[in-house]
Amino acid sequence: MKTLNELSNELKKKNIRLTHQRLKILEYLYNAKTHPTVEEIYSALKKEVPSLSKTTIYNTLNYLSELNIIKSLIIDENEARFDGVTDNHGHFKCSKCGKIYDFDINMDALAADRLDNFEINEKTVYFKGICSGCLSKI
Amino acid sequence: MKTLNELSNELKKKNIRLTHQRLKILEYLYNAKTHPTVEEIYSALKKEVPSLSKTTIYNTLNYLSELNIIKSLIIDENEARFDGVTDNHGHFKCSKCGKIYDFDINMDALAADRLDNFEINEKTVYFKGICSGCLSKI
DNA sequence: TATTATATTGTAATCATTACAAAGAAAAAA
DNA sequence: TTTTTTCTTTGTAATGATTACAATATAATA
Repeated sequence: MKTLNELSNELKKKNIRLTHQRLKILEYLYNAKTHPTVEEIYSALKKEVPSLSKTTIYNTLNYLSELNIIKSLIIDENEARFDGVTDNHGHFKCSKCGKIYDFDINMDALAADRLDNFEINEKTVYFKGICSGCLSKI
Repeated sequence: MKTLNELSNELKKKNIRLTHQRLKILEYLYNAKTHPTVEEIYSALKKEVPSLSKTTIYNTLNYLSELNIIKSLIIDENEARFDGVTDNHGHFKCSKCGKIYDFDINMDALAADRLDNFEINEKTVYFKGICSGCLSKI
């Protein structure tokens, strides 16, 4: 759980303009562990920040994503998802309940001969299947 | 290079109705190694099959994808890409030239403790960076 | 506080994808 | 082969996520 104060300091350090919207969006992203979509963030914050516009959410997420403060995921078509954790880790999406789980993985061990002389800047790993929760309900 | 004849037999074996469009789309997908988008397939085949509609391409690709005859990729936002090779392999996308390279990778070695008791049906690995061709041009 | 630079907002535009219904083609039956 | 049935193709319109843009509002700075 990060407080608004901690988030403020983080942004200040990086010379990112502090706005109410940015802090709220970041707060939500860090504390929700759901890898939310823009839609989810919008619905969740509308009550607290009634003026909030989706464009702002897109702007903010894209901006922070470029600065590597958050990470955008592409797990399924149609919807971008966002993650407050930028360390490399894998994602698992349950096809039944739709939930996304994080898991640790050693990306350095992922190497490919054919990519010698390539500059690799980003490694992504995701799995799909059925989570233990859904399996136990069958 | 697969011929139309070979493709016909493949579809017949699986009881998939043979149509001119399906064969042409599959032929293109198998022989182009570019992981094309729907747009690319459409532009490439329009001359040969003037009646071809994008809806047909979507229908065909989604259908064959469900049957595991081809594979759909999500490497970047916005556009679905398709791959005639369904064996597990990784994809590398060059941020400079946009080209997508295949590479072999041992997916079985990818395991995560936290996913014990999960049923994993699909593993995806993709990298981003700059390919050797683009690097040598700098 | 006044000024300047940047962010937010709402609306309209864009672009990939899907829904749908009519027309056409392939497979099966006669 | 011809007829019938079933499935596919097509074009158009609808959908839904995302972006462009210009006016307004807010944060940082002097």
